[in-house]
Amino acid sequence: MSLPRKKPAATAPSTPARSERLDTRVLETFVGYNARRAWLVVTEVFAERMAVYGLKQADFSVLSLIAHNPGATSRQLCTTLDILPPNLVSLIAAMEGRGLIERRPHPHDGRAIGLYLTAEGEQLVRQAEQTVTDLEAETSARLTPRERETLIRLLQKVYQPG
Amino acid sequence: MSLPRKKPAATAPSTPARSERLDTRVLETFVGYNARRAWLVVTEVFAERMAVYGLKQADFSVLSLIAHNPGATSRQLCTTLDILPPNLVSLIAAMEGRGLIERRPHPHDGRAIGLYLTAEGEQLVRQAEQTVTDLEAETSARLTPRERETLIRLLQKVYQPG
DNA sequence: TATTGTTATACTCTATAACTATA
DNA sequence: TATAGTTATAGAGTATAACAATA
Repeated sequence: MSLPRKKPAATAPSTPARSERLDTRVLETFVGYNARRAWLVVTEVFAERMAVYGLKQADFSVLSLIAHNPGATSRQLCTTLDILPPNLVSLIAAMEGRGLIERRPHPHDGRAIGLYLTAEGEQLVRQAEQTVTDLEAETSARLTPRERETLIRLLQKVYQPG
Repeated sequence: MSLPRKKPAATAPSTPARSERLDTRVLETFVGYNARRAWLVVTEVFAERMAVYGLKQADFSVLSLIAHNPGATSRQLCTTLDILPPNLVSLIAAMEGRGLIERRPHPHDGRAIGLYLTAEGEQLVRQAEQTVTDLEAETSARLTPRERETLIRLLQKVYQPG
């Protein structure tokens, strides 16, 4: 049960701001501001939970994409995730060094290298995806399942073409 | 008019990924992934349009907050925007150097410094806020006004406490 | 000539430790 | 002792230019 909270006045204060919290009503009218704030909250929990796997956001996205797209190339990962090629090199090398992915020459293109998960990589991705699913449920606990679906659909409308 | 697009199969491909676009359906079930993708799109347009004012995202947020909270302190800005104090120093110095803000000693706390917009700062913020309002309308053009309101409300439910 | 992957490097953003002056 | 602001610095993330191998 929550007490009825008085709505703030519709005009900005003309006296020096003395309270702790500032008036953010204008910023809150922008999708960009709100998307970033929401992302910051989710990303913080994400970083905490994924630390046990030794995975950062980019690591998880890359491994998950390879899991569901075996044989994907670095170029495809870069295009899909908006990562610049030079910045993916060390990430891939680290994942390979940990024995999570394998690099096999592409059957039809001698320049390209197909990426595949190892058995260990498969297992780690499965655990990590479950962990992300769990933390997503927590961070969107204040949303109904229907609201969460709507939120995702509307976000996709913003960034997806056509 | 758009042609009916066939929905992709519900199973992941077991053959090497040969197509350009990868299967992102799993990542797209996460709020975090979608929020970041949407933010990336909005932020790119933001950077382009605000370049004419010489303002980056943090600059705009700070100036807008000061505009609507005259006398706000650095500490309040840091708390509100999740900026670390050391990272705000040069930003404030730059805005002051451009003659956009003034720093006046706080009336009741000798440690604190109240921040105020100059006349020039006021005018710039007014223009910048209008520009952001315009680009927000463009970047969320595929959303109805009602959908845009819903999107913002749901995002706030994710990051706002209580 | 264009593309894949790579190296080297620079720039921006964010984070930590320690200091000063006021409270 | 705690807080506001500052300095210096380190780390992470992101960017550009240029190269070798292949198409």
